[in-house]
Amino acid sequence: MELLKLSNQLCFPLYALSRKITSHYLPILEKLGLTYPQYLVMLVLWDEHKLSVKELGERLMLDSGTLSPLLKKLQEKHLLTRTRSREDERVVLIELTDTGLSLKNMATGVPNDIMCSLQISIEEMDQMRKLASGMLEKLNQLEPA
Amino acid sequence: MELLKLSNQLCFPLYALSRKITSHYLPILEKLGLTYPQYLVMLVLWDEHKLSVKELGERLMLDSGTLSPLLKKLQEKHLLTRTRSREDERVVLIELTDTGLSLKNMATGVPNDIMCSLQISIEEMDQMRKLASGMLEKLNQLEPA
DNA sequence: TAAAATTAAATTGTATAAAATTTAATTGCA
DNA sequence: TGCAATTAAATTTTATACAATTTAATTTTA
Repeated sequence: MELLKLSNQLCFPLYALSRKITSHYLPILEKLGLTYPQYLVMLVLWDEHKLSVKELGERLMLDSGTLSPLLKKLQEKHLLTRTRSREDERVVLIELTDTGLSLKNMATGVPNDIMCSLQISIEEMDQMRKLASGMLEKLNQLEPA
Repeated sequence: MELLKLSNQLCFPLYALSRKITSHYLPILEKLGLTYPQYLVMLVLWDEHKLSVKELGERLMLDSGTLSPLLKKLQEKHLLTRTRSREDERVVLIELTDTGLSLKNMATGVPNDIMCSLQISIEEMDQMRKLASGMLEKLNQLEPA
């Protein structure tokens, strides 16, 4: 097999698929006034309400170089607050505002909207999610932070 | 199931995995002086040698907004040339240089290096590639360019 | 055939990503 | 205790992505 061909790479379909799926989120998230990475941050906050930038970065596998400006934008939208921790002044705590919490109600339809937009079955989605999650977990164990 | 949880999203593991895999390419491609998207462009050119920006964009699912600056950089590295087509002056033809062609020899080890770096089996890779490729193809048919 | 519509690239503007550096705070330990 | 090492965020720099607009060339069509 010709290994140096785009069609034989694993990386490419994964990279293209990820971008493609993100593009399907765009019109759906527009109603919420969120970009896709901003939506991911809100998903974490709807689940946990309050955590540090570092913890948020661990959940999303993003560093402060990406998160800092992103969180600043969400703060400007009044969806979250950023406060220095009293116990450790190095830590910045991110906390959901009431506005941020109430946005969750508007977001309940997003997962279903995406499934429709992608025309994908629950089974297909689950298979892919398990495969991707498993591979991701393995790679994270390979080189612990 | 709580649908608005990061762990239950398909999108997130795919997005994180794609970034993770790209990060594994970084040290490997460094030897070639290429970034990951630049490597993808070279993969296409090693296979086809000469094609228009539009055709390249179709192969990689990237638009001119992304490709134009990227191709400029590869031209500066003397890996390819950019020429206006005689038949249609709107078209810019991208062609591999000798330097660009000879870089292929240095890249022969990349696929194997990646497999080692990812600690992934051929079977696992094939399963994932087929699943991702299939889903990607279906999504592309959904809304034809 | 001349204006309108379309097309291909490039450009502009906005938003990530992520490596590397910087700053400030905390911890470990000699 | 005091200083070196570490840690958490932010900042800086470089490189994508991609929507929207612009420019120039080609096609379509009234």
